[in-house]
Amino acid sequence: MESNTPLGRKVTVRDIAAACGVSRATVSLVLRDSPLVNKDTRARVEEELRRQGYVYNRAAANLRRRTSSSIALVINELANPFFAEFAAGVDDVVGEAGMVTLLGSSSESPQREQAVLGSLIEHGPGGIILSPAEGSDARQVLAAVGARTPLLVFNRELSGEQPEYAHWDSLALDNQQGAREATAHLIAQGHRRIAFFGGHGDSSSCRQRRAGYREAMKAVGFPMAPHWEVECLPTRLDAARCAEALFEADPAPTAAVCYNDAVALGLMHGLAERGLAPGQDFALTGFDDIAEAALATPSLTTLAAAPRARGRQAAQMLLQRLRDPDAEARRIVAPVKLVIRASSCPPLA
Amino acid sequence: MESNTPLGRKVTVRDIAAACGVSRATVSLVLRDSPLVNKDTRARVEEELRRQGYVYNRAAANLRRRTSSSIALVINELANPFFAEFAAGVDDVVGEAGMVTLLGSSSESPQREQAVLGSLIEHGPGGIILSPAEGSDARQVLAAVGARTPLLVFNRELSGEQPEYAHWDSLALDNQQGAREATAHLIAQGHRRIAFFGGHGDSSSCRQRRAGYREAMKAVGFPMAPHWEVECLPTRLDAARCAEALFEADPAPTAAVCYNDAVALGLMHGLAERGLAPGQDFALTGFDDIAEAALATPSLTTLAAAPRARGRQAAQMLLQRLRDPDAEARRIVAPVKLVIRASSCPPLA
DNA sequence: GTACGTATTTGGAACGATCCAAATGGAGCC
DNA sequence: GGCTCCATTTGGATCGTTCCAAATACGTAC
Repeated sequence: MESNTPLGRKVTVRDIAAACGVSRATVSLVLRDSPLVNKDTRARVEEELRRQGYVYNRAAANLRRRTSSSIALVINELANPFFAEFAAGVDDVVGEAGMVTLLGSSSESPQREQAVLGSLIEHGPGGIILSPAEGSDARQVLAAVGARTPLLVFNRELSGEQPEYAHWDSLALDNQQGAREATAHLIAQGHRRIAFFGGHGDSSSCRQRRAGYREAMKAVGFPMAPHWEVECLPTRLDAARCAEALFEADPAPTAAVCYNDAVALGLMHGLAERGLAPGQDFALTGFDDIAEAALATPSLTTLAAAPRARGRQAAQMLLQRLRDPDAEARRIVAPVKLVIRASSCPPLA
Repeated sequence: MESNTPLGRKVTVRDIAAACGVSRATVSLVLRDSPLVNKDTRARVEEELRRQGYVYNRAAANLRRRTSSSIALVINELANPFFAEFAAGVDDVVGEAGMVTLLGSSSESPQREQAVLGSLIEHGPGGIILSPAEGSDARQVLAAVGARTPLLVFNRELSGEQPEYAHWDSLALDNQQGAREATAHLIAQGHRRIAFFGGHGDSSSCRQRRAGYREAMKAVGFPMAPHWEVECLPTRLDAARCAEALFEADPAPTAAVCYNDAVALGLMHGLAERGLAPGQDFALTGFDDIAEAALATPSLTTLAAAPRARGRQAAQMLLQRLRDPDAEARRIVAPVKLVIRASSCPPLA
């Protein structure tokens, strides 16, 4: 604890070895808990390590051993609570494995993403977890990451041509299954005229969710009206503004599967302004299970993706890959869980 | 781009040098954009670097140069949007400076914090930004960080005895001024009976905010009733549960300064359950300006701390310290800004 | 006393980049 | 030719750790 060198040079194995009258190799063995070293020697060295306030230089060790003790994590938008939770989950597992997380944020810009990947890769991470920016191109990402570093892609697909030789692991959410379940749930509640509300048509998650909705409707043979599929920005404000579109033509829907929770909450607002009581006169579901969903009035039926658990899972997948670099690439689609609350009421009698 | 060594050894300066018929030193000069090297040589080397898909090994360079290219960031709770924003701000600036962020999360546990600091320090960061876990002890943190690595403490104070020899920079929020302003605003609206609601009494931020509240009340000579200071967990749920406590005795308050936004939103819920309309029958303010504050009904008057800007500022302070290690320690208290919205209505006539 | 086995320790050469002092090769001048 | 001057290049040592093959010490059995 007491620092004999308050501002002197950094303490190295050499200093410890000299002070104990042993060789550097012996100190190194002590540091790595080798059973080879004598009990007394070990005690003497350990005491000296403490006394001089030695800190291990992992970078030097990694250089020599050609190993890595870090994982790079590149997030499209860290400020988004969903991804913050995800990052926390990743860091949990990475930390448990005795490694550290190198963080990078791309702010949804493929250019920034390239720069960040380039910078992180120079630090020699053992692997990379990437939640791609929208529009991030597969070839470019692979060029930046290189063939040497395992890659795990989370949440979105990389766009553009997929080079066949390159294989990476991926972890995605089962958007389609989720939307299908939500739709089926509304159908089970007795609804027949169900809308799909909100989201941006081009994004892969929106396409997948809409596909799930259509699938569920087709499965029971219910017709769908064109004006039941409403696009809007994935924000509360725009969702509230677009609520009207549902009622522009007959027949009006009695329920809606919403793109996500933000949109659902916005729609609630829009409904209230039209004099409809959400959860009573009109049923709806969300997606994500954000903190607010449980607290809204009425509380929101939604699909929980458990971002922290996904983060842990992503990290585990990558660590697994480090252990077994030649295993087949894995593409895991994590199920999402329907959380039934008050907003998905039966239709009015 | 084309990788001649799809799974061969890592490409090093040595390989490039050999392929170009120059020495390692020359390649190294090219890598660092030295003006010493001949134009043609440079072109030849750069071409070869590209051809072989060379990636710079920054760890090796740092070892030799005794420099660092990373900043460690240890957050008490990364999943909290406030700190996620902060982290994003830090990473922005660190990235702009060509460095990378080493991430660690302590989950509000001083033990975890110790472990995380110990692990990160081994990677030789140039400096550390720490948002301490509640109850984190100054001596222990300093022991883990060592005297060699500059430390910047954000948001909270380290508890326990403060060793005089150790100096670190700090960046805090002006909790007291914020709460004082919020209280003064409610007073200006015409309220006389104002409560301070929520938060945990022991935490430094809660103490500071309460002090600001009391100060503002004393400044105008308004009396304060004991049951107007209600403690609760800083969560929505517990806040909703504790709302009653405000009305257990006479006289009941007509407004409340809340510990933070989560608590304020919870209190709104609790009020609604008692049949009181927040923003009409009862005024309240929050602290933090989380995304939801603007969207709640009624929209929430609160104190904006601009966490992303604080993150940028913290990183800048630390980078400044790296440039000038011997400068006086700086303790900056960042002002917070009162954002007036609908929840801080005047009292009923 | 020699040989052998076990337990422990060790010097030197890596890892991949950079620093440094010194070498190289012209061009220009006397 | 010999000289200096300049631009450019270079081998070897070094950063802090680990690997490796070999050395040392000490019983114990023959």
